[in-house]
Amino acid sequence: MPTVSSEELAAAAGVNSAKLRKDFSYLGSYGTRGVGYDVEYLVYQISRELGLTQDWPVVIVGIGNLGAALANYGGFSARGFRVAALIDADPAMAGRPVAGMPVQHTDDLEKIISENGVSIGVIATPAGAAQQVSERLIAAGVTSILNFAPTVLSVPDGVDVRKVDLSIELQILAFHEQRKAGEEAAAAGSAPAPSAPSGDGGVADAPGGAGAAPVAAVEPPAGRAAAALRKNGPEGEVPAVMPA
Amino acid sequence: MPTVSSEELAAAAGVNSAKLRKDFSYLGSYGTRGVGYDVEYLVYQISRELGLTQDWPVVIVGIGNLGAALANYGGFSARGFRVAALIDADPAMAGRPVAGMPVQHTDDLEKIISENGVSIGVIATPAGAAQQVSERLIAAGVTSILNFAPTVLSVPDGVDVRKVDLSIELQILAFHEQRKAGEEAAAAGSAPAPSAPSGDGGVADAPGGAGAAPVAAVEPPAGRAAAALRKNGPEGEVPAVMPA
DNA sequence: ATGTCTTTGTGAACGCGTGCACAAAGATTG
DNA sequence: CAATCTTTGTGCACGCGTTCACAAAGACAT
Repeated sequence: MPTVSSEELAAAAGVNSAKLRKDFSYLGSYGTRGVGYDVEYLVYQISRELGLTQDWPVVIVGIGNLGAALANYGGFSARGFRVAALIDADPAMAGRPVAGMPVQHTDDLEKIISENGVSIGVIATPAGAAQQVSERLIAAGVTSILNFAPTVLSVPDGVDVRKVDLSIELQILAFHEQRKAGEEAAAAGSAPAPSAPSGDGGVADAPGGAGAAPVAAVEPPAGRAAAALRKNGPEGEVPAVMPA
Repeated sequence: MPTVSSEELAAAAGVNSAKLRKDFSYLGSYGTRGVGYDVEYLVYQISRELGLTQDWPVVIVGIGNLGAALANYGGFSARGFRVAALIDADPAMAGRPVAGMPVQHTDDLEKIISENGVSIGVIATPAGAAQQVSERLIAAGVTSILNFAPTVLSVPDGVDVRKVDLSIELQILAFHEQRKAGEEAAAAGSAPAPSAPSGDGGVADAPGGAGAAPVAAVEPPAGRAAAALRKNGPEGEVPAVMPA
């Protein structure tokens, strides 16, 4: 297939064809009217604009389970990223091979960054170490950080940080799951609970699962908040930890 | 701190206080005018609406590096998720403990799902196995899937899928990194390259790093696309693989 | 070479989310 | 109890992104 029309591409991606054309137009006029877009040329243009044609050296700091998984992750090299070094604060880790590469100690962080011309760092340390690591990375010349630690990093202007919270995705799924269960229970004839899912008796059964339903996980609050609960809360059930 | 105002909360979160109040209002009128929101009660209400007050059993399928990292990830249990089982297709993995839990074989997938009332599944398998695994999970009663495999899953209506692509985050960072370098080069006096970053000579130096700059990673295209390139492309450089 | 047909590129309208601004509500003080 | 002060809850307007719709451009057939 040498060329594609915006219509075909839009259908495949599940978006509007006009939006797709407008987005492409920001890259320049790479299409041919009456024909469409030359596939190979389009791929090249998008890749170039996205920075995929360059080889980006990255360092991973914190070689625990997640760090090791990231080091082994094949998707990175497929997209033009090269893991230049693995760094960990644990002296016992130093020299141990992970993903065919020896782990280096944090002491050499600055040296590693500058020798490899690294501008992107990945932080997979425990939450407590993340801020300090980010500061050292930035001081050594890193200007983009991918943060897997459950902390908000404060960084100077000009430094990009993206935070990935693996449990947030699960929370979003659980939220919809709860909604499904609530609607199901409402439709089954219980108390309607129009907008907010009931969260208690309504969800007696996991939808499609066996009888074992999710059960309350935490104790109800005591003290003044409990009073507040009784004041106008629907019914006393359970609070939970908001932060990670 | 028993209560918070929308103003304080908004400042801490870096958002507009009006938006925050409007968002809260969708949950109900839980604030007190002249005072603010009761912290503990607010936490409880949000937790409940988000489904955090329930204990959600999840299974992780595919215990490679990533699967093992997820199994060990502390953030899940902190948010009300409980890893009910680890499942892998490799017979050699069966019985081996990961994160203090024996890995079980794919053969028992359906049994595990139904016995634990699991409605959320995590797929951390290679891309090739993901679709098939998702079908078995769904058939067994799972209605929400968190997909780490680099494939688009096709699922029936009523099933939620969220895809996490770890390299996409890096791509976004690299994109901004390239923009920074492009602007820097433009400001330094080279050819302006107003909207699109130049991507070639302009990025001679990693910003802040040492002299070692990112270098071209792939070969230029040949054949008809190469002709197209020469037709109106800025200059021949390099294409790259778009899909993972 | 001329006409027709396909598909792009984009101006204009629509819709939605965000932010402003204020009235209502309740606490607090004298 | 009245007055004042704080903070919520929300109607309204602005701005941005998405979508529609169409003129311009180029391929292709005659």
